[in-house]
Amino acid sequence: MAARATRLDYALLALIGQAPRSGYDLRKIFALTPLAHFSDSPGAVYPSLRRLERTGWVEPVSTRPEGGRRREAFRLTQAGRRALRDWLRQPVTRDEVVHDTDGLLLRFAFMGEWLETREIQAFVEGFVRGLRLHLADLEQFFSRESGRMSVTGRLAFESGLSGLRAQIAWARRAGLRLRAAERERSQS
Amino acid sequence: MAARATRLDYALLALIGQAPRSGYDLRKIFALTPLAHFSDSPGAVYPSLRRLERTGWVEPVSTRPEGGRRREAFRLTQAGRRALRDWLRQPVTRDEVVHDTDGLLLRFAFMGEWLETREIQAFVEGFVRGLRLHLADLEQFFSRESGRMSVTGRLAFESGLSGLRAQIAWARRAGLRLRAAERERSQS
DNA sequence: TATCCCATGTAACGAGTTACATGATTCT
DNA sequence: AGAATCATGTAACTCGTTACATGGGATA
Repeated sequence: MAARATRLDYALLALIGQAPRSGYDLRKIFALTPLAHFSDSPGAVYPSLRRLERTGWVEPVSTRPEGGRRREAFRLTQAGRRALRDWLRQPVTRDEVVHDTDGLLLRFAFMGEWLETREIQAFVEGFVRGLRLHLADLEQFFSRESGRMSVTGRLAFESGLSGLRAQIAWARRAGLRLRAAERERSQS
Repeated sequence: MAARATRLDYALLALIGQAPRSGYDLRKIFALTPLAHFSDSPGAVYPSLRRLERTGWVEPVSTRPEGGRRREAFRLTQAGRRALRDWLRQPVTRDEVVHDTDGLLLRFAFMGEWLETREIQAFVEGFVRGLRLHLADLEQFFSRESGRMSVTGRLAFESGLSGLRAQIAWARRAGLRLRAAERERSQS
């Protein structure tokens, strides 16, 4: 699996890493949380859980509360913790910055509980670097091609540009915030 | 098809609407344009073209240049033009704003050549309205739940918020720009 | 003539969607 | 007791991915 786990697989792995959860718990998170644009459909969640279990990254924690409802919760195994950490530690690639910022943000969201601040900062720096490169590419393309675009085409492209700039601004703020948090912690 | 055409189907339809294009043309657009995060894989493009042809939205324009390379270009049919316009005219739904802003931007990018400025402005207004509602929801969720999030979880959420705010700011600017363009046109 | 690139295709596979199925438990 | 809902699961289907196949025109 290690090489071919889905985004959903990793999302579930990370959520189970926060606390033991059942398929239903996970579905509720996706259904009630405005965050993550994952599907809460059972046809997606349960097969994904099965994959994780088959790979040995999660295992059922048999809480069979006397008289309670059926509930098949899972928790991380040793291998699961390692896989999760490995995933979170993956360096930021150019391709991800261009095609999968959501995936990067997903990883970032879960880093706090598993990585050291130093590693998280490195991630943010890599992210900023990638975003800047991508922005430069887009700006160059835009100045070269905008003349050939329709009004709305041009505007749509500008939407992408301003989104990217906002993302960069956010990432810089995030880096500062992490640094501040670290200083605070080391002084206490 | 009308009800179950893919995003890719519509993207190809819209691109063919700009000018007759072959599968290879379309693949090159996806491969060389930093825009649209569509795949240039033949396994995606050619089947999609086939679907469009079967539905009767596009038809081959047999340019068989004497001695030139093989090239199977397509152009829109009457039904294809209608389908494209219908798609572009779809009102902005809540669900799209939440789960598929990219799809909305895709539609917007192609509106210029097919809809009247008035319709485009209506779209933008609906978009802004949807974005504002969504932002309000997210902010409420955030103020309620941010205490329970990790540092990076909180930051990741804030990334979403600032992205949304940037999107709103862009949409407002776009609305103004369209209005200005219209005024200019009516005076000339 | 040999090789490279243009251009279209196909076959196997996997993941996610939709819709349905199945029990058990809580609520009225 | 009957209805609603909790909770897990499965089957059919479609799209997109990856990798391979083909065949002709350009280029050396």
